[in-house]
Amino acid sequence: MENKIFALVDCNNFFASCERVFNPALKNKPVVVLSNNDGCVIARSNEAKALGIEMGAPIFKCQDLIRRHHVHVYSSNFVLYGDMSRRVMNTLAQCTPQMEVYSIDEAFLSLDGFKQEGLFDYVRSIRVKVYLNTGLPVSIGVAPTKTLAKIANRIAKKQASTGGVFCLTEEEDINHWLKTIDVGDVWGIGHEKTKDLKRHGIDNAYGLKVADDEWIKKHLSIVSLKTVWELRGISCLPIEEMVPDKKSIATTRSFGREVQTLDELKEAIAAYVSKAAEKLRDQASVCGYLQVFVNSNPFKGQNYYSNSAGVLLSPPTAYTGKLIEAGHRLLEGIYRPEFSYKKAGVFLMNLQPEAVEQGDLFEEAYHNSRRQRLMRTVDAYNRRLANHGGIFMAAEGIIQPWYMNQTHKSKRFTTRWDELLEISI
DNA sequence: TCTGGGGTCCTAGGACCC
DNA sequence: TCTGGGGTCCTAGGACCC
Repeated sequence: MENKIFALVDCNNFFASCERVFNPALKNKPVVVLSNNDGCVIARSNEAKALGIEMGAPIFKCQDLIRRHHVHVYSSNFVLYGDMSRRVMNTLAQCTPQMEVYSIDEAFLSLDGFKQEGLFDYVRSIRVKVYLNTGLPVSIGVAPTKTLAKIANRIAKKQASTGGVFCLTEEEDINHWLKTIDVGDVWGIGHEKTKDLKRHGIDNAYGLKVADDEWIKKHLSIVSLKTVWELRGISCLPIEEMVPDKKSIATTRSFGREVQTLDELKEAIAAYVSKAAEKLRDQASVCGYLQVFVNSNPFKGQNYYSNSAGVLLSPPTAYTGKLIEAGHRLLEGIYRPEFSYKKAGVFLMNLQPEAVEQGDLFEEAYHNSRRQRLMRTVDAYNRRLANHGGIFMAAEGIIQPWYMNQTHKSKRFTTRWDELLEISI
């Protein structure tokens, strides 16, 4: 049997690097990108990491470091990052017959059948190609399983001497490196499992590799057993080329400021439902269960309120108007005027393909209805024009005073004619 | 003043049934 | 005193990932 070879390509500090592509002055400077609502740090350039700015740290706790070291701060710009991701993935798709887009900044490539001699050079050429096409630096780890490729990638990223590419293929080599990897840094081993493993004397990835199968199955799970086998070089997780339909869709956001009135909450719920319904129609599904939640600020410590409510939708639908109506009814049931609200969200669940939906005795099905045609027209228009809002439901509001804070947002350089990069000479 | 968002899968436990 | 056993299905919550 032919040996399997996986490459994991991972963009370095992806969001921060995207900002850098369009602003060369950021080169070698500390850069951080914030979560929605400018809340936490979700990406850091190496320089920012070196300053001790932690991943996930609330920005107000780093204010001092940021001022002192002139850290460049950006609000998240997912339109830009999404488009840059698409460019990276398009480049990678040219480098292998089989790949899996694993996340916005990561992809697994199958390099089965490659001869050992040319492998390293080929992988290096992929790295160069991505950089030339997009301006983004990536690290690439190569190994006989996905889990080991993740580890090889980590080594490529941490050890400058690797030049961003690391192959982990020889058994002896693998064992040597696994001993240097904390067990909690193994893909699939999270915080809780790490504690459990360390209590039983398994501290590094090598310890996990040689652990007893029965013990792992009993104390962790069948999923972790696959992880262990993968560390042994037995591939259990294949490349998943097909992107399966989502089973649930969520849109949840914190507000830019506290919200008190039912009217404002209704606007927000309408806007979130609208966004979620768009994702729903993107995969040609209808939704059979809608859930809405609100909560006050959990960090205030006192007077916390959180509640949710859901409703079955019959027949299932993807019509924004109907979903908003249902969302508003749910909201009215859980709204309490004596609280102020910091966050709200909607979940679409019980999703199914629109074409096979079940009929309902009293109401017209969504599929092939006039409402479906209306939504298709709106979606097509918004996709093409995508300028300044497009078509939206009046219920979403226009001013949207509750909208999240994005004080440091860069332009959508790659997707908007009016936000193209300008260069002065 | 200021603390993200969006997913999947697994498991434990309750309800229910025979 | 002594009070079965096993199966399925559903749900909520946990754990993990990026």
